[in-house]
Amino acid sequence: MGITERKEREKAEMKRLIMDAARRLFVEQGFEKTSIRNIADEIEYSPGTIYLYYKDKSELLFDLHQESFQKLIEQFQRVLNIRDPFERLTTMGRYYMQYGFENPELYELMFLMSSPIETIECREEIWEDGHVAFEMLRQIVRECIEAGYFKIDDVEGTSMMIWATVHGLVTIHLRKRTTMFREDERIPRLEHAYERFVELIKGKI
Amino acid sequence: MGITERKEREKAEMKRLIMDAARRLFVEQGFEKTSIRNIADEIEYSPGTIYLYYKDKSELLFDLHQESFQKLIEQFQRVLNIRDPFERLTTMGRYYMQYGFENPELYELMFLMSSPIETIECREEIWEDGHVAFEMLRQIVRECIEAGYFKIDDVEGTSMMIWATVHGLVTIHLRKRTTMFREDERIPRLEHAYERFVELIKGKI
DNA sequence: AAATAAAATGAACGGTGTTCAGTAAAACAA
DNA sequence: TTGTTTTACTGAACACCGTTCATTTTATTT
Repeated sequence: MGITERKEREKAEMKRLIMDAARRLFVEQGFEKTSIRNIADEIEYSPGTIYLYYKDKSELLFDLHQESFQKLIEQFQRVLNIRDPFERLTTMGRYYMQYGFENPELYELMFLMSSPIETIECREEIWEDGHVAFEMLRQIVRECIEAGYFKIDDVEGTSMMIWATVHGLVTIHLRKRTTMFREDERIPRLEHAYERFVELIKGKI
Repeated sequence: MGITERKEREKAEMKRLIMDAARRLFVEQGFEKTSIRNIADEIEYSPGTIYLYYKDKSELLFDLHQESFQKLIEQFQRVLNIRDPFERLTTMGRYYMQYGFENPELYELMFLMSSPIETIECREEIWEDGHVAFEMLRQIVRECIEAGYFKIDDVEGTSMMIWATVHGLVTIHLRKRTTMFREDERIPRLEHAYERFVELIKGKI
């Protein structure tokens, strides 16, 4: 049945076409300002067509959501060859922040948007990649404890706290709550705060 | 000129009427789902009337923004009678998180929404209250350093890091990125992570 | 009481996400 | 090849949104 195969392939290609256009527009001009009609224009199809491939706008966002987590996980994997677990942990944090600063719209989608979540509450599998990423953090924290870097055996609480800190720093920047600093000093200040955090947990947790 | 006075009073009352309705609806059903028409219905006026008192939806949000910061600052003031600066600092953090958990929509407006910011970039005074709140944090950190709790003299970096952590914890919850935990365990887990953070900075910074 | 000024209206504009009857193209059956 | 069925696509229409503005209602002044 070569025909059904081709059909499937074409369907996948169309989804990709839509997703690529959506990503381009989202990254360029943000989620709020990108409409289904914009995406339809971009790929030279009618708005209705998009609904033949995606149930609604949320589902479209979710494909991007997943893709974005894959990208973050890729970044995290760059860290796996670092021997020392503490060094590995802190570098991971730096990559996390870098990812957020460099891909604001994707970070928004992954950690800041509420709309995709609401529609999807039933589909728990959506968080699989998110959980994978968090498990990577937990694993490293575990190793730090085993290696004696952290004195208290609390993987869960420590991981959560570390995530909250880097996430907080990224979010403060993405939502432009840094007006107390000069524009060109904002990211450096946040990076500095992170280094303060690293010093803090260094051998003292 | 009793009449102009009354007019002014009436204008202020009308603004208050609109704001109260807006707050009620926002807190009840969120910002996204509250439209100008909803607010107009609630106060039994036509949609156009609202635009006689508020330039646009952003300006309405900003009045609420300011009010919400006042409320947070009030919470912070409850802490001022605590003698020990470290105890004062950590209690402030607890109040901050509590405020976020109990007033999700207001917290959203203060720290998470992007729409009000964009429209207002010119009006720097909007951040005055935000800066006041942050300055309260800085002041306490300063006192902690003076009292010898923190060894490194870096008010800015330390304050930023502390804010980022509590803000991160609140945000993770508000944006429902805690699906790895059972529903009734989510807030306790975040509070636990905060206590881990407190232990971390206790005499070790 | 008439003229003027202020306040409130609600239809209209251009936008949004989404649906669906209708059309065009492709696949299948004869 | 022709006719029929299945599939793909269209674009007008629906109900909403924030916002504007000519018009009407209400209040104040002359």
